[in-house]
Amino acid sequence: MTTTAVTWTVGKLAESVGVSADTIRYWEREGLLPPPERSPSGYRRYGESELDRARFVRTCQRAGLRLSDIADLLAVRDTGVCPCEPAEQHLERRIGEVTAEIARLEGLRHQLTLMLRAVEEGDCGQPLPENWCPPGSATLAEPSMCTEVKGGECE
Amino acid sequence: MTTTAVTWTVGKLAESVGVSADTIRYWEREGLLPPPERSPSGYRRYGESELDRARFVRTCQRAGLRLSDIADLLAVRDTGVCPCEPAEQHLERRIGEVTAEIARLEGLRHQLTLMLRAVEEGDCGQPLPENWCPPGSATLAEPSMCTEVKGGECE
DNA sequence: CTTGACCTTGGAGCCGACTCCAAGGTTTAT
DNA sequence: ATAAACCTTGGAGTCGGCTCCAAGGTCAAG
Repeated sequence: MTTTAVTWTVGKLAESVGVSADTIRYWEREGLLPPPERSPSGYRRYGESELDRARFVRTCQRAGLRLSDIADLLAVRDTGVCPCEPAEQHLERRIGEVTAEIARLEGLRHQLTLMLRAVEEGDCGQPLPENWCPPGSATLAEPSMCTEVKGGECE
Repeated sequence: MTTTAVTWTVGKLAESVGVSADTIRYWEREGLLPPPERSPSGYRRYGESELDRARFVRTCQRAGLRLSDIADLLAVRDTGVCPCEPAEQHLERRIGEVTAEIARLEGLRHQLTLMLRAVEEGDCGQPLPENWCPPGSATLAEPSMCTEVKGGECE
């Protein structure tokens, strides 16, 4: 009506969205994207609304939502209503997950740093792996270079 | 010689290490644990050194190392030498990964928080998903509650 | 002696999100 | 006119680290 409808092939759509054509087809199979129109020869043809939808998926995905979550949001969105409420829940859950993961990783980094420091100081066996060094190997490496710890030693 | 060798079955070893018996057998299949001695009836029998080794694996794993990394460390450890140097490299790499991941997650959390705030304020469409609301749906929800953004709206 | 909890094996299934394949048909560029 | 670069399909494979299964053998308690 207003302008001639622009269409894209899978490859073009994929490119616009920043994923592979295979991924677009995968999303379709998974029900995130509806079966698109086809050209006479059977090629998928996408318009603005599909582009929009695919970008929505991609955006949500960047936010770390799972495809199943995104499907939820799309289902609401498809009623013509903004999926604000479920989105709010998903976002809150996701923020909780991310916060927990950050905390976990910070703890882990701390441990790793301790381990690394100990290993660098040749004081291995001390921090986490109390069995870092092979057991009863006191005669195989240079004993002088190792602080003696529970049957282990270090270079 | 000194004391009668204590032995464990897979289940007991697994319990001591804090994993399942299936996991122990999996580690064996993957070459992380050598084929153990067997009882006359074919049961796996483990001694102190296997316990030690399995705990080493578990400890490394808690540090976020992949089984293939741990296999590296074990290979060195099996020469009788402390796997300090490769361990150092793995730890450094891992610390880098963890740091990058923390940064990524903090950025993500920031985005998520912005999105959530916008959604809560009914200002959806603003931050990330500019296509958060269904396109051209201005007539389907209550227009009054929505800040008008590019053809979208909110509850 | 029986019950139940262990053990054995090889192999299949799971999670999520792709990714790749073969064997064709189509479109576009030169 | 022809070659390159797309498109189609269903189905299998990938990653890591398990987890579960069936169908049987073994062992400890009561």
